[in-house]
Amino acid sequence: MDALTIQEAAETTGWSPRMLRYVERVGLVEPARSAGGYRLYGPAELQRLRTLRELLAEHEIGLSDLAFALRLRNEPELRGATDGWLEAEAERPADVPQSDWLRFEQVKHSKLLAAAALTVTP
Amino acid sequence: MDALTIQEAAETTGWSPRMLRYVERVGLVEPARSAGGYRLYGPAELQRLRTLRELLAEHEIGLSDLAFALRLRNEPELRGATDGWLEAEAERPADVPQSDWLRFEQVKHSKLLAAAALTVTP
DNA sequence: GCAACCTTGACACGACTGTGTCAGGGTTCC
DNA sequence: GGAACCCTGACACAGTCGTGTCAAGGTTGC
Repeated sequence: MDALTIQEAAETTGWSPRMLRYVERVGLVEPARSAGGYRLYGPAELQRLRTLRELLAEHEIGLSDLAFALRLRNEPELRGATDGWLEAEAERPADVPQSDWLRFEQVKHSKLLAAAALTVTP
Repeated sequence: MDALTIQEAAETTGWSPRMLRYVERVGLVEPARSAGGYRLYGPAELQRLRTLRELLAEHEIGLSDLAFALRLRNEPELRGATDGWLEAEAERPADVPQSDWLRFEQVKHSKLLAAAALTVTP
């Protein structure tokens, strides 16, 4: 077995077991489970946890920020809306509320994401 | 004068004056100032404030989430790092840690942003 | 020149983030 | 079959987010 239990994973990644459960809860690193329900961390998860630590430390961000970035990536509608709002900086008076190139970007992203199994449009 | 004071702006946008100051503080809508220091909200800011309300209400997000999206847009380095981390989902074992198409996306975004006056690379 | 507005700064407060610890109960594996 | 681990759920606690309110003082505009 090259899958570690939560405590072992904690030791080799620098997170606490408590935090590994929390990181899982916010949807950033979700390990497999044993038949009995134990978390099993494989090499991929361990790497992911290490780089996650670096990412949070180097830039001044939190887990919830990453969680939001993840939502942006999984919800094209949200992605388009926020991108659109941020894009529409001051210079756009009232004339062209939400026009072509904006929707263009939006559609582009939707297509990129569509290629990866979605769960939108109820 | 077609610029409103904070109270007037509050009335026509649905925010409270307190919140308008807060929204400014997190960097999302920054009105001009009068000689004496009063905030002056023009049509562009008013529109922006209204669409901001809709954006927050429709999707389940907060001002801090938008503030983070704004950081992503202003800091290409941060953008690349988070995108990279999120992109590298499980299926990538250890072989190709952070490879071409990823950096491709990253560079593409950097270029898009470079066209809009940056303050990076110290 | 003064009423009506604005400014910043502070205290307050519930909700959530990030983190620890502890309790009661199930799993692993030698 | 028992020691050593794991699970979930809860309480706790400092820090931040989103909001309100109030105080002391400056600006606007008739």
